[in-house]
Order: sequence, then structure tokens, then C-alpha cells
Amino acid sequence: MKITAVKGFNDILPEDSPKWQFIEKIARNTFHSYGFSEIRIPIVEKTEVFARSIGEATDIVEKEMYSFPDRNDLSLTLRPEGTAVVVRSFVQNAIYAKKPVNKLYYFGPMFRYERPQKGRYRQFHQIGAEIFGAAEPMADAEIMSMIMRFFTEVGLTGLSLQINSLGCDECRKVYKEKLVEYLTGHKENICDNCTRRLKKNPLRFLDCKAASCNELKTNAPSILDSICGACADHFKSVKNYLDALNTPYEINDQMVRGLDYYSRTTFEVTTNMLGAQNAVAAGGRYDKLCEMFSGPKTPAIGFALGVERLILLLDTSKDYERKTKLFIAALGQEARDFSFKLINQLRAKNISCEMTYSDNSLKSQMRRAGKNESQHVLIIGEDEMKSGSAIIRDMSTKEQTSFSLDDITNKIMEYCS
RNA sequence: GUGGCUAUAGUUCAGUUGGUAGAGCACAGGAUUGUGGUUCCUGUUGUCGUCGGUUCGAGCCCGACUAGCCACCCCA
Repeated sequence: MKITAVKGFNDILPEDSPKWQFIEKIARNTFHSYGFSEIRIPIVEKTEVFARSIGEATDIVEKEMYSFPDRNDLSLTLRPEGTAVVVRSFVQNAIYAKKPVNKLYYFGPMFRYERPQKGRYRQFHQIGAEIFGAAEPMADAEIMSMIMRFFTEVGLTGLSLQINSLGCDECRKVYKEKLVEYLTGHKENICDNCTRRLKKNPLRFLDCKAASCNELKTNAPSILDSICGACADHFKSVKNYLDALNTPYEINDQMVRGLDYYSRTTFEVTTNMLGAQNAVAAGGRYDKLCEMFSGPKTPAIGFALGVERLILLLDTSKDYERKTKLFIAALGQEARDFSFKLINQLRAKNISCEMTYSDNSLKSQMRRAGKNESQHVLIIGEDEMKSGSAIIRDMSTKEQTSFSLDDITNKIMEYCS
């Protein structure tokens, strides 16, 4: 029996890694232009980091965490998400004391023990960004606008930005009561699942997919009608600023988030191309989280996007790969020895080039060059070594020119640029 | 955790009523001694997911297990 990777843990193979690099690069560029800096955080944390922040009763904490005791019986957990870790670091390192507003982004693997399926894996990757120290709606609009800008830069269209407001603790409490009252009045029509949710997490009814529940939603009370004046004003300003930034959005008062720490603004970027996994990015405001980590009261907002899902949406026809520019086809020991040194000089000049390790036939070496999609092939055979010349072939036009081996490094640099 | 589908060469898949395996792609070599991506020829590759059962005989039938995919739940 061959040893295989752990279920839901995937290799990112050489043919796919250019896409990942492309996405990372665009993310870095875009986020930097909005004033964000990268923070690199650990993959393993003490379990309480997540248990406390995400919510004890959420599925993530209840049944999806990779938790294990270390050799000293301390409970550790492979991070299921990034925000809680960033907040822990923010408080621990007193980042709040450095600047009034701090903008951070991160990139890396997350772990959740779920049954894998399309667009969902046990190890998956997120790119996330957080703004600390800004309660103003301008921050909400800016970060949502940034993520949409990022998707545009990556080349994705047809995505929808859905926004909602969950209000503050007080308005949510009021709304929950209203919703429970409404649902209790229609007890016989709600699905089994929602009957269970009624006690545990009634808001979940709003994203139930059962037909009977869907009908009930039409007349269900909207959270947007229940939020207090201050929360309503905040939401209104967010919308105005989004308009000002020309960022289209849709209001979705049935959007609920899976993590407990959100308040006021929440948002999702959705696609209709991924079946059940329609959320490509999601986030929201979490004004209370820093305090939960014993830090100073610091309003914050952030999001995370799923890289695997993004890659599933990426244009497969586009070429993300960087090819080696030059292939050296060398025939015979003398030419090969010469080429081996030449290739070293060219690489030092930052020209990407390759040659074969064995003295294959010219046909075979040309085939290899074609496979590599090299732009040019430098042919040096026994004849060329004798005459002190080399042939360079442009692989797309098939034009070949010959030149002497004197000062060949500079000639190639000129030719290939 | 629940359900459906699948498991044969590196890969994609054929495999007829059960008689111990085949194709395309890929890879390697060649088609007037040294010129690629198209064409043609030749060649290499398999504990037919694992274990057990039925049978004279199992890739094919039955059972269990494992893995993968898809959906539910939930989520990025």
C-alpha cells in the first residue's frame, strides 16, 4: 500500500503553483496600495484562542477543529481561521500602541475537519486582511472595495458583493426574539433542522435551503428593520461610501455568518459557479474581539478569501506560468562542457535557461525545448565548436542566425531581451 | 456525522453471458549520419484499491474495509 496524503490535504503541483504565485502577487500589490502590511502568524495556537473567539457553540469549534494535546498536555489547535490569531498577536505584541490604525494581511493554510468536496478541503488556504482601530464606516467601505478591486485585478467577473448588518449585541437580541416569535407561530411549516435551530441558533433559519423554510422567509422579520439608530446610521454610511467608491453591492438581510464575533457590517463575495460552495470571500466587523483577548477596546473589520475556490474560478485558458527563456542544445562532450559553463554565466545575469543532463540526440533536445516552451534555442554541436560559432533559433518564427562564440554571453543577453 | 457514485498502466478510460488484460495521451527511440510543437512506425509500463466469500475458474458476482469524488450539514 502506497503512502498517501491525509484525507482532504492536497499537494499543489508544479503545473498549478504559478496560479498560486499569481494570486499572491496580485494580493500583495493590491493590499499594499491600500496601506496594508503583511503579518506572519503561527499555524498552531492554544485551543482557547479559537474556542473563546469563534463561539463555543459553532460547528467549527464543536466538531471541526484539529485539536490535540502536546507533550505537556497543553491543548493545541491547528488554526481553523486567521482572524482570531491576528487578534491574539495584535494584543500580545501591543500593535495598537504603534499606530492608531493598523492594517494587516496574512496568507496561509487553515484546517477544518470536514468531509471534503468540491471547493472544500481539510487543509485550505486563505488570504485575509484586517483593519484595527477604525470604527468609522469609511473603513468598512474601503476594505470591501479593496477585495472587489483584488478580484478585478485577478481577472474574475460575475462576482456579487452581498452586504448586511447584524447590528450590535442589543439590536441582535431584539431581533432574535422577534424571529423566534415568528418561527414559533409557524412551527408546523419549518423543517426539522430549523426546529432544532430555533433554540440553538435561530438566525441560521435565514440561510436554510429547505423549500418550506424558503417560503416562510418572505414574511419573516428583517434584521435591518430591527437594528438601532446608531447601527442603522452606520450601515447607511457604509452604503454611501461604497457608492462613492463605485463598488456595486447587493443588500442581503438574510446573510448570516458562521462565527460569533461579528457585529454590524457583514459581507460575502459570492459566485454561482461553485455549486454549494458559493462564498469566495467573507468577512465583517468585530468590534468586541480585542477586548475578549484582554486587549484595549479596538474596533476592527476584516475578511478572508478562499484561495482554492478562487483558483477554481480562475480562467484556465490564461497562461500563468513563467517559462525558461533559453534552451541550450549541446551535442558532444566538448560542446556540453562549454555549455555547462555558459549556462552558469547566463543564469548569473538573470537569464533563465536550461540544458539536458545527458547527451541526447538533437531531435530529442529540440523536443525538450519545445515542451519547455522556451523562446529560443542555442545550438552548439561539434561543428560549431570547431568553427567557434553557435546557432540561435527563434522557436516561434523558426529563424536561425549564426554568430561567433566570442563574447557570447552578451550577445545572448542582447538577443533574448 | 448522513446519503449517492466510483476504484483496471504515470494519466484518461475500454474490458462483451465469469475463462488470468487493452486503447488514447504521456514517456523513450526512429522515419537519408545534427533541428521541436502536426504526421507515421517501434518500444516500456499493471499484486485489475485491500481483505474475505461463491465458483473448476473472478477485473467481472456477493460481503466487509479503505480511499476518492459529489451532495447534505456547515463553511472560505
